Amino acid sequence: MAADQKYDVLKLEKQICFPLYAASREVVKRYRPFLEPLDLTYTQYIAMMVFWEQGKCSVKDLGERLYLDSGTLTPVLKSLEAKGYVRRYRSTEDERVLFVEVTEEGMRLRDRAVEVPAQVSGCVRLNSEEARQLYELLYRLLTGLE
Amino acid sequence: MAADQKYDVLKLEKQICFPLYAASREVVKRYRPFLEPLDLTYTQYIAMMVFWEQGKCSVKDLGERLYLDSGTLTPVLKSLEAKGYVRRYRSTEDERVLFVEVTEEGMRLRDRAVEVPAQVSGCVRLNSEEARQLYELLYRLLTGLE
DNA sequence: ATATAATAAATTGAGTACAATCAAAGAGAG
DNA sequence: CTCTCTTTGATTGTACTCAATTTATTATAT
Repeated sequence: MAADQKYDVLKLEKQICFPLYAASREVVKRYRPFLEPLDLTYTQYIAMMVFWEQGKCSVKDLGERLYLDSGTLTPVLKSLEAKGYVRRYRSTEDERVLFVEVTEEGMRLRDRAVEVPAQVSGCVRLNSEEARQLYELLYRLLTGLE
Repeated sequence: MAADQKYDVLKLEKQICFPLYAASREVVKRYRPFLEPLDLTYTQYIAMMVFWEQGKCSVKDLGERLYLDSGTLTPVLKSLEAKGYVRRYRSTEDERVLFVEVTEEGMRLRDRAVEVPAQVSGCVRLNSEEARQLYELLYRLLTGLE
């Protein structure tokens, strides 16, 4: 291999991870102005998505769903509780398990949050076919890791 | 619209951002065991990529390249300097500009880093056509934002 | 029944991310 | 030249993110 090509694999433009990493942060950043009126960060928002859909969830199950561990989730959930959007309580059957349940106030937030996805997708210039492809590839990548 | 469909847009599986966010973190996580022997974090690694390729770069240009601001880069670059991989110095022409230049020790790291991309792609189960498509879509997303 | 292993959260510490603010330096208009 | 505006990094404060450890609880194997 020519000497000047030996290091080509280390070029930023050769990486698949870099645009993934950059695009992720840039898109999450686009949520901020729309989530701020709801007093939610992006991480809090995706946690609320699970509660809106399921009503309640253990920290462990939430972590598996969001690919996040308790070290990240504990402060996030405490913050959501402080805002009054969720309630945290130990399972009576297994005291190790902490359940998190959406409150009525948290549930009322859903009607305002329902506008967010459309607002954000207004910033993203992918047509529906491209979006579908990207979605497909991302899940294939995510579920096919290691 | 039926009442039970009104909130479908808020389901995690309907989001394009969520798999993007999750896949990004999961893939970055896969770098750790391979970067640890080089004493680099992922953020430090992509910064080094720019220095390996260009030799030196201002903080501003690096930030534009990596989509990161000085609030993130300043501690990253100080850390790289503390490890002896880069040198930081002000431009004499414009004292506001801080240049960061790779050291010889930083340059020696390149020969070990050149193995990393292949090691990580071993964890990713996408064929080359899928990887190409994903790459394409991510850059279209990234450059077509807002 | 008791010692041991496994599980679920919380805690801790290091390292990002990023908005907001600040200070220094340079550019430009009058 | 001088005042203002802009540019560039650094700093600060808030909020993750994650590896590693700890604590409490439950399950399991003698």
